[in-house]
Amino acid sequence: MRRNRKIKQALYLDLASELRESIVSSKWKPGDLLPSETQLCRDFGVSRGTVVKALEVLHREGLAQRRQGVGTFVSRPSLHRMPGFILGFSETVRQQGRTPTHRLVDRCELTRAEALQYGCDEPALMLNRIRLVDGVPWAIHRVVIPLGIAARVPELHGDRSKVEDPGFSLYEALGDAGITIDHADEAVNTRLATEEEAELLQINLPTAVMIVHRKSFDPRGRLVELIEAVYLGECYTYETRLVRAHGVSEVSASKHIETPGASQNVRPASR
Amino acid sequence: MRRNRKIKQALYLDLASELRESIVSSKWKPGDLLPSETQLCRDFGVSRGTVVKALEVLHREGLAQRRQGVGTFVSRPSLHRMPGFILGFSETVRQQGRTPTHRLVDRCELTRAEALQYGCDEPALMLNRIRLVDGVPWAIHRVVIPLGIAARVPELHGDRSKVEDPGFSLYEALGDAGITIDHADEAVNTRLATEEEAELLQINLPTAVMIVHRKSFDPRGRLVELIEAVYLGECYTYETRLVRAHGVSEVSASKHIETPGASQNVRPASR
DNA sequence: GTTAACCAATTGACTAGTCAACTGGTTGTT
DNA sequence: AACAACCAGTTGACTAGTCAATTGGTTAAC
Repeated sequence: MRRNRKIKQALYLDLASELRESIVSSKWKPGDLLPSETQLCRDFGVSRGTVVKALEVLHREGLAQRRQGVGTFVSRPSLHRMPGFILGFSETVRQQGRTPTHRLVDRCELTRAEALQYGCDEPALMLNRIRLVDGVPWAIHRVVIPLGIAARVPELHGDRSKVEDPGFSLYEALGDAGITIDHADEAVNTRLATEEEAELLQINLPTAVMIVHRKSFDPRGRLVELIEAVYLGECYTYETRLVRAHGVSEVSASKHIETPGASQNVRPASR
Repeated sequence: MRRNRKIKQALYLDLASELRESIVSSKWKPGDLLPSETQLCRDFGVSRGTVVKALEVLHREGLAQRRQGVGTFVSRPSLHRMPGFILGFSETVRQQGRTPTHRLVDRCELTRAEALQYGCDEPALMLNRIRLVDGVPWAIHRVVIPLGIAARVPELHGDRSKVEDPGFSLYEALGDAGITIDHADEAVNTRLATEEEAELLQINLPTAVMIVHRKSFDPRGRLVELIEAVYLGECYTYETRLVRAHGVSEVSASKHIETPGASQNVRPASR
């Protein structure tokens, strides 16, 4: 198979990208049967194992359905298409063509004892920020980062600090420092906004807010960051896909941001 | 490898179960290094490909971390352990040692045009139910099932209908009829409860509720059910794990049910 | 017409190997 | 003491095959 990508990448990922391209460009439409595995082997000059790995990637992304004895189909699209990545606030907002900014409310260092309250067992850096979309307050973010991690990110430290810069993206800074996020646990909750939150978010009471707790880990399983986020409920939708495979559920998740006022909620559960 | 399970199952799933057992029973503790792949080949008498598939299952479940050049580690536990399945309300509640029941509010058939409003393009059966945990109202469920699917489930039909039975479980009935759920898309939202909902759930206003929309599909990609659920916000936590693997995010999701009144929410985002 | 038997095609599972990339430690040199 | 080279062990990727299970269609028998 021809390697037309600059960065060296696994063959099956190249193949998956190629097939994904054919699907999103509607060369193959929803419901269409893809070429059989052996056919793809011939077409791309790779072994069947590689083709299977590529098709499994597409299946996990929700783009393809596999049926033993029949073949692999292009899925019918649903709700939204998954981005397929763990994204931060900035990336999520930018992806929807809007401009993310933030306002630093507080920045301090926590002792080990203080950090423990938030579920981090090391001294840590804490940032409290208001997140804005196109200049309108959207969420309150409290992020706790172990000092061991924070020390590796120059943008977080001392005089070089860029956290005051409204365009600063934490995930970008982490990535630049070579810190990658392997997986994250999230818990979503809801309750009424407090008076303080209403003031920060410039909303009237009573309003429902969505609380998202996130713990992110690097490939070695070390805690990278810990987030408590308060979102304007009606403007925030949390989407996941649960895929049952071999008795194990797997998912892709994404977030969707709506314009305040234009949010269209479900009707009451009655007729 | 010895097949000690009654039901015939893939070898790598047997192996994964065996390894999982060793982890949850603390034979191998968090941070421990698992035997190498070649060692596992010898121990269980299978090829390396099979061992790798088993280890990948554990990795997707969040139980193991793999590091090239080093080995496979047991993950450190986080938040809650994932059940690893797509569960219905009844199963979720039972799993936490409580008793799920329900009260049928309404049952009707929708024409194709009516069903379209809910995102189903076939005539469908609609059930509106109040879901209770240990006799206390917990959620309002509206489920829309295409007639083509409903017709295959005797418990849903005519005189044999069991939906009035408080112990009825829809997912169980679907399973009995040979209808399996391959994947589901969920969207989570929040807003204030309406007066009607407050009455059904026996709560005071204002209260925040969590809205969950779910679309479930069978292995062929056909819509199996469509749910709009209204949960008592403070008593419901929605958990997911996002696992980044090969640039594709995968997740396990679970729900956690809390006792009303004893729910402990995050503190306001201020100091 | 209905049913049963059969067949070809496809995916699922598995084996047994090769080579590459990465890691952690050791050894030798400066 | 610091650094570079090397090495053994590990996971990641890939190949080329086998056999099993499932599906959809065809054919034959009744």
